[in-house]
Amino acid sequence: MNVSSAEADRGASALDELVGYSLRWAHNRLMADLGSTLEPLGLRPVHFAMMVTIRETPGLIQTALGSILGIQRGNLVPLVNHLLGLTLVHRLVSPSDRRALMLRLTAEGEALLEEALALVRKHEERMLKRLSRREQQMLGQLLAKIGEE
Amino acid sequence: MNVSSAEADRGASALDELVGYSLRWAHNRLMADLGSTLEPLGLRPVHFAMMVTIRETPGLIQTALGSILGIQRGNLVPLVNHLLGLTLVHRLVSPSDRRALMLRLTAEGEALLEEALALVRKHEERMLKRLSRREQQMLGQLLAKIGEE
DNA sequence: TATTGTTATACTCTATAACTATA
DNA sequence: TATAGTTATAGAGTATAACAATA
Repeated sequence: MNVSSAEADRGASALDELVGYSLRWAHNRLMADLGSTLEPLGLRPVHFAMMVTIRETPGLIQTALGSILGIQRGNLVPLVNHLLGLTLVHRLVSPSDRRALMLRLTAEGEALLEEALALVRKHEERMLKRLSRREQQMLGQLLAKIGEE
Repeated sequence: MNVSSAEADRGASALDELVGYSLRWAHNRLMADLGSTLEPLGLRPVHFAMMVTIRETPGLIQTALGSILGIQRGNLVPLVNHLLGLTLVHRLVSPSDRRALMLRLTAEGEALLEEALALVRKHEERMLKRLSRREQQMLGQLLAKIGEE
């Protein structure tokens, strides 16, 4: 999406009264910036989320990874292959279940994830610099309540 | 995305500290609900946004519509065709520029948009019912500040 | 030359279904 | 029979490039 040109032309609209519309634009701006932030590392936002999750969850298998991130089994295959191709992750058969493949970061993966985390923290600071620390916390809390029962 | 199953499996993660991650899930939940809200009318969220914008902007031509909503000219064609196929919009050559096509809602389009607006208002109430009126306002303001210079 | 709308194309994201090998 | 991973496929979203008609 061409965010900048579209935003330049936005005027007052009934759409502006919908929180969903503000949410859409905020999401677009943030994902566009995150995408270009990670691109120099050869990663897309989803790869970053995968690597964080893999590092945090020893013995994680693919199905569990997909479940955590909301990615279906079939769609996970090319994503994992991308990380394998860059030798950022290892894949090994689970000793307790020979159907399952456990994922682990390689040393190279650990190192690149550190770089990525530093870039992502800077990205968040950049995108949220108009919000105080208190407002950032509140934003997270309010977002979590959207669509809750 | 399978939101429900993924959310059920989410535990504490470094990702949770990123506002972008909360934003992503909120966006997914909201868009999924908006999609099923509008589906009975034969519309997707983008069609709804197009119809609102067309109604609000007399003499609107396609390029301007795309610019307002962040949709490229080429991608707009099948979207406009969808609305034309349902006879929800008229398309007529601009008298001032014979290259340009002006869009206008038909009577049928006006009526369906009223229905859609009622459903979307209920959808927003449903998604935001855990937030007070004050919190909803604040959420909109905070979202608008994301990615601002 | 520049712009409007169109067509063609490609890549990503998401979803479903069928297949295999294990359990 | 159920589950883990894979493959195939299809629809939606987004991006670029080329073209005809008009400005």
